[in-house]
Amino acid sequence: MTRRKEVFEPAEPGHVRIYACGVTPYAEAHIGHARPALLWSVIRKYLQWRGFRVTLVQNFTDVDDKIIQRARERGEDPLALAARYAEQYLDAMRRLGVEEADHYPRVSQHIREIVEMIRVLEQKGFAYAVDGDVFFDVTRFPDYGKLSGQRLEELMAGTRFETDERKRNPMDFALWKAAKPGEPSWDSPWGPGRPGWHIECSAMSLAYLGNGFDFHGGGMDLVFPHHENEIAQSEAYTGQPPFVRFWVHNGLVKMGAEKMSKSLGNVVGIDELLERHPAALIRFLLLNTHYRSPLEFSDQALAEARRGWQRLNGAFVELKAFLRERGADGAPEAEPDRAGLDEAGLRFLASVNETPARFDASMADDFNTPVAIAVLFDLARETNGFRQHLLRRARGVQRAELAVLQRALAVFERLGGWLLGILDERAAAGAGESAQLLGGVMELLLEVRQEARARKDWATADRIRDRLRELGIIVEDTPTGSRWKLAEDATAPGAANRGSGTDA
RNA sequence: GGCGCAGUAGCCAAGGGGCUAAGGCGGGAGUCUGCAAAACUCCUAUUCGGCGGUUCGAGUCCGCCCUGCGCCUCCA
Repeated sequence: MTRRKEVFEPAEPGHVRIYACGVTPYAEAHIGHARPALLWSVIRKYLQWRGFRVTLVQNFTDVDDKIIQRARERGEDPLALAARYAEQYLDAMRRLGVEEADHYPRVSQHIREIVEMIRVLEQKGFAYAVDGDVFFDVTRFPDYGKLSGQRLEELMAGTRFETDERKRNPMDFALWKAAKPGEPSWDSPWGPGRPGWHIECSAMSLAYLGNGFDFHGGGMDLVFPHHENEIAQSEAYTGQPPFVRFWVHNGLVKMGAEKMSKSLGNVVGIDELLERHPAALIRFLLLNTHYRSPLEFSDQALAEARRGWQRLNGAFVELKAFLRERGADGAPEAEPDRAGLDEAGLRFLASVNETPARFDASMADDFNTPVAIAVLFDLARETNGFRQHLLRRARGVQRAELAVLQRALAVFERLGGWLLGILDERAAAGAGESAQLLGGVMELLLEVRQEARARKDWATADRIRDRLRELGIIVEDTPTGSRWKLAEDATAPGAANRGSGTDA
């Protein structure tokens, strides 16, 4: 509430309570929705990694003007339509690798709590009923405007739209709307009707998390009036501010210079994106910009992100393959034997060891995921360098050195894989029957090519590589054999597989 | 009109009073290699939209201005 960064300690020791504004499910989910969902799932994992218990609640506003309108256009039941799109959203999130929240409360399931809250607000004199509608009287709440930095007088003066003349003040907002014919409605002390826009988040967050919970999230576009109104009605209701300790507002995803939004019709669906790109890449793109900054989405941005991501993910995939080839891709040994390490090994060990602390420091500073990713880039560079060092050295790889590499792999898996979800070995491997078949065929082809190379039959070896390149498959030779991957422009899910090759 | 957010290298993007302004992409020069690619090494911002001010010291704080965006009506 200070509009600044502060040192965080949860209100309830060891337990962090979070409410993230979810979606109004009336159309296909787009990446603008993915950003906050991803952000909160990552924050939750980070806090869990730090040892906190986390309760994450994300609502579905399934009673709403747009849903009703859409349902009417299609001759469908509004709640059924909302339920369908909510499922679509959850499925898209799942495929993006976003873990489910602890609760997904829906407005339609919490009418009782909402009505009760409005009743108390009316009783306390913060709300008034007119012809079956109930409004919140903003003049009764002196702090109104504290979140968005606006003053009531200015808001009143700046009113440029027609207001309902039954309101006492232009800025008063609806808590309850009287039923209109054909709309879903519920009984209430003011007659049949449905909740206004802001009240559901107050009622449901208080029901699931209690007053004074730690974080409340949502897009920048919700600061005013949605969150401002939530504060007003919630603090008026409980009489014990603060309703929320920290507000976390994510920047919007833009298309070119404009906001991506359903009403502008310039959205990029998550489903559509996931058909063409690995989830890990999309996550990388989204997390490589700090959550508060706006993010311009475009094919060029995606292509550039892909180039960086491939080096990072490649370091991880290659490290894993390196260890697997030596039968050492299992759990790391307790402590690498320092006596078995040369200078480069000791330096690499030090880097590996300091990575978690550096990562932690980045995330602890306002969830700075771009800096956290930069820490992983550092580790990637050093891992590649150390592997190269080992291969160029005449001597074989020592046990202590494998132990350090194992430790590096564990760091990658924990922070880049589990926590951020931007590293994925399979991302790459492709999925499904055709990918498997392709893998088999490629193995055979690389075997034949390897035989040609052994004979120094460069013409044949190059022909195989060049023709595959034309087909969108890149072949790379390494000291330990050849590997292949799909080119960026290939349509199938990317691949990065190891061919058999001859092993060193 | 009011309020809010942002403007950092060719591009993306951290940093929010004081070590040489992170990291990525792109570019340049090397190393390795049958070649190619990948990877690695080095280089690529005396300067942070503009002008003033505060301070021993300012991308960083304050004021004004310019530009872009968001909100004030449904939006993550």
